[in-house]
Amino acid sequence: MIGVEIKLFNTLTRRKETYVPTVEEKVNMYVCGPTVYDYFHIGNARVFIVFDVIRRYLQYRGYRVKYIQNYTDIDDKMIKRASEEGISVKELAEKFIKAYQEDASWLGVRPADFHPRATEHIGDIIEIVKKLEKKGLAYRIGGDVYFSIKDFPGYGKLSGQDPEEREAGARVEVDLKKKHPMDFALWKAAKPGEPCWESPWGKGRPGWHIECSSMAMRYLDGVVDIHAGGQDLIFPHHENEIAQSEGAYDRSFARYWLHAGYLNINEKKMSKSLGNVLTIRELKENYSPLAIRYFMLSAHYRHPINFSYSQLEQAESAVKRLNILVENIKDRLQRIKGSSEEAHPAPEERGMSLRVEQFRKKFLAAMDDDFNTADALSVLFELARETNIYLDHKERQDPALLQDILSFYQEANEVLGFLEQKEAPLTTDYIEEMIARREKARRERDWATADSIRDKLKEQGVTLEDTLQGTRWRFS
RNA sequence: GGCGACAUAGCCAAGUGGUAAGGCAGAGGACUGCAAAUCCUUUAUCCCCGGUUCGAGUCCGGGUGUCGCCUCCA
Repeated sequence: MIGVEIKLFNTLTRRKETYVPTVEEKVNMYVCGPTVYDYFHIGNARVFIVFDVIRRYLQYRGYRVKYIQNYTDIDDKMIKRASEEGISVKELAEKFIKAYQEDASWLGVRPADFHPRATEHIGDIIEIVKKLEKKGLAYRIGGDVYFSIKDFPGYGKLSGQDPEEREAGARVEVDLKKKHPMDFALWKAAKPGEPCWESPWGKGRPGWHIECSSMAMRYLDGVVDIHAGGQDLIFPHHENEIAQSEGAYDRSFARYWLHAGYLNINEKKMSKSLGNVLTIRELKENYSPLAIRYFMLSAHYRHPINFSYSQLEQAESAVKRLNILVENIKDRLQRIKGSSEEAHPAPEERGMSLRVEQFRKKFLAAMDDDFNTADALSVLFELARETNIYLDHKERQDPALLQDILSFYQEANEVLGFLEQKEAPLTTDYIEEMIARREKARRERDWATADSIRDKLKEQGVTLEDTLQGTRWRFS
């Protein structure tokens, strides 16, 4: 046992529960990935970022996480888009899988352990459908196979949808051939020209929900500890996954269901019809991935958040504050190293070391409690203030303490990902040389020269700041 | 019609019984040759009405408002 107690909100029970592993220290996690028919939008990005962070946190807490995220590379949308573009479904998939990888990586979303594709698991899918048919949970209409929800007693348990109640809402045109309006396709007969596979029901392709059932079970050895996705997948997608999987195998499909809230624009959900869909590609030009991550993590993952450019700009400033702090700590440590201060370090700051320990605990407590990233971030800012005071208002600092603070930020970054990896535009020697020249000018009160050196470096991507311990610099 | 979420300062937002974290923006001040960075000060009848309690943003009841799902959707 690793002695960690993480609470998470389970959509299935509608309660916060303590995470209890099935196998010691392991988490099998499946997150519904993109249908690769287009660039992904910022709503998708929220889901990817949020569960990336949850995954990283579980790892940080000592769990061995197996993380699966699929690509849905065959469905109605894929077929439609491919024909619009005049390319094959396969070409379409390749194009947008590549785009996904680029955009996700830009956002700092780490690759899953496996990214299985629906089209590579047709055999598994057919097996499940056969099983369901054998057990009387599925029926054929022509070359289509449907799942019969009335024959599966638990239907609706995830979403709280009562199949009997649903007539009242009747917004769909009912396919009269189906036994129940909520019955859904497991297998669809191919129309001419569509991609298809041989099956016991003739040529066809999988329905929408079945690929996740089959890939989750295959890659996670039948034990899905955490199954996650966006809120709108609760119904029907995840409800149907449960029905298919539990119907076929008579055992619980997934233990904890996690759902990320919506990302809205102007208080409305993004949708094609409102024309307010914004892709990550469109943001790449003007915003940093760090700001986007920060924005996504600044509210609780289950709450709806409202996107705006001004929010993103606020996030940009906030993230910058933390980055500057970390750079400054590093700079100070660098200065102490090899100097006389190293041999005779500043006195230990006992009180402050204790504070760092408390901040660390607070950070963990926030994250343990259903991944409260907003609260966790606030801890980083509280410590930032104290550290700035320590750095700016004392002449000497205890390197051990600075290192402790730095480590804490690096650990937090390992989970949340808010620190920038900067490419050095200039060599250290050159910068130090310029700083020395500026110092000389300053001593001679030649402000014009001093300022022109500083301006020049600024142009070249280096920011200079004068402190008690001399001039520090950082890549800006 | 059924199910659900949310309502906290100018903006964003955390906080599930003990008189309100944090970020951004604004104002004033400190530091600085200037700047940058930073620090300090400053801004909340926690949507409304009842109730429970010694005590409620936090629990209960009733309103009002906003949004979402029930159809493809992250």
